[in-house]
Amino acid sequence: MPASLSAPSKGSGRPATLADVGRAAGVSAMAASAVLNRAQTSARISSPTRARILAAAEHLHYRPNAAARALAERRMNTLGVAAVVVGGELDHYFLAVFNGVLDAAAKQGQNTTVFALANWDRDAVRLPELCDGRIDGLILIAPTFSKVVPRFLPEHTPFAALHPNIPIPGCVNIESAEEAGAFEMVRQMIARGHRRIMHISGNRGLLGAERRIQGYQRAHAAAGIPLDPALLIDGEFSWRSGRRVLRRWLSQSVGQPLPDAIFCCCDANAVGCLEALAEAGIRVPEDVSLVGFDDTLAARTTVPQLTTVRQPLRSMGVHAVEALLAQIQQKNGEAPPEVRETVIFPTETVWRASASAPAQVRRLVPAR
Amino acid sequence: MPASLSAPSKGSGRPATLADVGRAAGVSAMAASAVLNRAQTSARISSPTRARILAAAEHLHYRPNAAARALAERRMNTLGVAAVVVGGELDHYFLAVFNGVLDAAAKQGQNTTVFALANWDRDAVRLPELCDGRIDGLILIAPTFSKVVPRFLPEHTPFAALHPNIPIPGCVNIESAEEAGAFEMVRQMIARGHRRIMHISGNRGLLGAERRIQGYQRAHAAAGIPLDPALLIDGEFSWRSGRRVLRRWLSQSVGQPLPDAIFCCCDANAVGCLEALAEAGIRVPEDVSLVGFDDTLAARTTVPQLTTVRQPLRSMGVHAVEALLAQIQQKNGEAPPEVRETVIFPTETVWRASASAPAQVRRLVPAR
DNA sequence: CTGAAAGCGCTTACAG
DNA sequence: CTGAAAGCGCTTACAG
Repeated sequence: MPASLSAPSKGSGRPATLADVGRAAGVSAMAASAVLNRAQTSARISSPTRARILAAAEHLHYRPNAAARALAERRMNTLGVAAVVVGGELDHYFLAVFNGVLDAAAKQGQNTTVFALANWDRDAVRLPELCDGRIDGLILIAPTFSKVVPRFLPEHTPFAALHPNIPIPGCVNIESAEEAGAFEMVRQMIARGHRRIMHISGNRGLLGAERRIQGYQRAHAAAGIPLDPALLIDGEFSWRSGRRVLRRWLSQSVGQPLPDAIFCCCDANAVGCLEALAEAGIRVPEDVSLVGFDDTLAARTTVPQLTTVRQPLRSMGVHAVEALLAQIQQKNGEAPPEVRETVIFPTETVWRASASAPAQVRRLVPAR
Repeated sequence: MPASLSAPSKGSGRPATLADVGRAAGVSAMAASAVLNRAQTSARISSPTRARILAAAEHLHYRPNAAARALAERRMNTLGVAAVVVGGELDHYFLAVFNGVLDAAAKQGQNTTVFALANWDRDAVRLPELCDGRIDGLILIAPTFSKVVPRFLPEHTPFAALHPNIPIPGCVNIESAEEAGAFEMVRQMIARGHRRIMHISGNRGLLGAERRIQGYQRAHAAAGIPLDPALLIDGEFSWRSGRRVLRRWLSQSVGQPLPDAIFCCCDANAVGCLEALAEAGIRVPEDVSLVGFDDTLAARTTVPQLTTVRQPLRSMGVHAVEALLAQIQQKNGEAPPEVRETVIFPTETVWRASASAPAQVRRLVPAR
């Protein structure tokens, strides 16, 4: 006998079925099913019979076949997560949400399968293929459809959207108070004496980017501080963008005053800025304060650590699973219909070392 | 008509089946199957019939049912990934490997489902439950069984182990040249003038931790440099451990010389050290150099970026998928048997800003 | 308390 | 070139 690892159960080369167990125990496959897989009808079987069935199942290493069960029950007990993989890499944002999804799904006895897309608009056509059978529900993580394409979305599979670019009708949209978060952060920065606050935006046109810009602008208006339009800089939600945009700005602004602070669209972007600043010999927070958005793991692994607007990403992932499961149960008639179309999670400011009271205005000197 | 999103195909409340398509096209379900799902037998159907079937499928929004297909084909086209979630959080190591797995699986038309375990020894009993039906193969990510428990491992499902603590017989073990990587890094550090090199180890007893320690020791021996045993400190493969261990060392070593450099068991650990050093006002790399291991996303998103020993984690994930698929095809008789039990990936040193030539020896001053 | 039957939606031989 | 039948392994009524 070679490796016992790959040895078949008991001579036969295939996994044992309920019929095998029933045969071994001298009962029908149905009786075996009642004992082994369904608690409800299990009571019907007498104690001695039940013991024989359990012993036979143990002996044959019986495992229920998930595909057969799914076919009969019309339920896979699996949730799908669709996300776009930028540059072939999942990021901190995904990791935070996914942790919540995984945890909540496991607690509810659900498996989680991940669908990595390259582009929302182009790959949306693949979404329906992934549904109907393989998963019971789908979570779209930060979908950015250029236009809503309802016919591309699954018909018989409930879904939930986390941070959708456009609220999607017919599903639970999970959002966070981004405008309020940006407003509150900038308000506090102003209260601490910052006046020239640069904002490096997310991808223009995306809901999340625009909301953060609005909060940034509203905080200035509320404080009666005029906003220099040159301080609002178009960027993207990525590390690479933060570095590129700030490098360019620094190289084009020699002799100009530095802003008091830089408020980035997300932590990843702020990390990129941190690198550009370090290259230029500009200290954080002594020369300029730096603020992120998200409070992902990245915010705690920089030196200095990032002051940021915290979004409860993990909790949002947990909620996505719960909302989805509620929809699934409702669809199966197991729960009364009650779908809240949009849920908004609160944000909060988290102050860490990267931001402080503003420094004296410094002028940029020519690099190296 | 409310949301067209959740509207049933054509009046009926359930997804269309092959029988529905066949009926609509005036052919059998089998003919529809031939045209829609199997390229091989598809040629048998005449062109006009095929067109009618395709039109009917389009009209009814037909999607093959994955569970039914899996039951008939004995193949789910899904790969499982099992990993331990430390403290409720997946880490950068997982993220890097998972990126490779996801990418390779998608290219091969395979889905990926994630099983998050709390503890390898305790949850190993759950592994077989996850197999036989639901997935075709299982990848164990950094499994740390205190002892090999073959009977707990799946019988009819091929699996692969990435960075196993104990090489597991009967499956592909995917490792990296950890000892050589640690040796080479420490050798280069010594060549650059570092003499007092602290090592914060991974969890003692784990293969990866011991191999890195061995490389660290061998590099000293090769250079003829005596190794101060006080510089080898027991730690764990985590962010939290790095911070805790170094905080304690710093508080207990007031008046002692700082080491020239700290070589951490992994990037996460180094990130924790970075935080402890920042708290103590110790600059990296001016006062002490800091070196990690892995080259995860964390190594590039710290400031300063980490010098580290790169393991090709993404490629290892890709390889795990390919090795698994080869095993699956072989099991199904689609490929000749050829299993390499162990594959070792090379490591390489990556120099970034966190390590430089050693500073003058500095003595610790009392904290704050 | 237990079993024979039908069905979930697909595929794979086997007939015509 | 096309169809009727059997089977994948389970569950859910329906009989006894």
